[in-house]
Amino acid sequence: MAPALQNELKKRNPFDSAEQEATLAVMRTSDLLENRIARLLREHNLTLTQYNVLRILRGEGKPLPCLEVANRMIQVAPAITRVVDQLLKAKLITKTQSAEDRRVFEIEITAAAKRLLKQLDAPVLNLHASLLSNVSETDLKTLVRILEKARAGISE
Amino acid sequence: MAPALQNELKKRNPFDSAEQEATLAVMRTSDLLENRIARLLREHNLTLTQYNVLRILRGEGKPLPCLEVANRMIQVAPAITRVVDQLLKAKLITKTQSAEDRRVFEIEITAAAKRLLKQLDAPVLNLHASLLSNVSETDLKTLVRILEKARAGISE
DNA sequence: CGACGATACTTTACATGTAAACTACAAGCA
DNA sequence: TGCTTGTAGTTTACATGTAAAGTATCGTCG
Repeated sequence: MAPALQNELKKRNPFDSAEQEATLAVMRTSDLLENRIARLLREHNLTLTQYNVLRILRGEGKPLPCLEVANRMIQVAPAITRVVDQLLKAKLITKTQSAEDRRVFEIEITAAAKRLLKQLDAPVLNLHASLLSNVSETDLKTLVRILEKARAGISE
Repeated sequence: MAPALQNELKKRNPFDSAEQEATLAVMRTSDLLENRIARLLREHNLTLTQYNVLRILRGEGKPLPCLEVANRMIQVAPAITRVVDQLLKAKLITKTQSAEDRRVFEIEITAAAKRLLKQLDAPVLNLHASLLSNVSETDLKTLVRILEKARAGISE
């Protein structure tokens, strides 16, 4: 790159670089999508995070350790502890201490939560479809491909 | 779409639809980007939100009403009130009640904040470039174009 | 068998986003 | 002039993300 050159530029474009523009576009679009999905879930008293935890548990079909859930959500442990507490309070999951390793607490989705998810499946799917109805199938594939490439370059 | 059909599907693909896959890809990538940028800013005791407010104020070059800043950040008012409080405490902005309309409070960036931003310009630009260094110029343009189309379809 | 390092969480402190209710001030209108 | 409506912000309550420190276990090495 040319930081030296850029420092000399007094007048800037709306975006300092194509990369910056793309980054902002991704973040902005993500925000909009999250807001819309969260709004749907809120009608059922669920937050996006809570919904994601339940989806993971349903997908697995069996109890999972807290941190395993955290890992799949790319989240840090403290966040999970609280979400688990709330889902417990709402009786959407159960939490039991593992007998083999007493450090581990396994959580499992309840029947009530499964019914709730099932009720949400179609609306969520439809919402996803409607949010991106402007984008062609080809563009969706391209989008996913480019974002994959981008993430590959964002190493931890 | 075919919600009826989808309800019958017992076994699902990793993704229920191309739209869902794309949505998750956008959100996931956004998260990664935000984390990396936030990490850089944290070294200078700034959060991404605070940085964005300062960038807006610098870009404008003159005092702006609180809500005007909020609008540009697509944020709700309460969030701005708190950020403004913190930036004030850090002496990075000033806040003065407007004489014409006493409901309005205008905020302006301080010289100290301008120095801080200037110091951050090159590192931020370089980080943006490095985060997306995996993506070609062509793909960046394509990405921006598709995301624009997507946002256009996500009407409020 | 007992100390030590690692692992699974939990707790606390802080910044932020959202919704809803509230205050202060402005503007238009009867 | 006085009332009603709208606007700019603030406050409060709640859920979440992050960092840092603390607790309970496990496993292992001496």
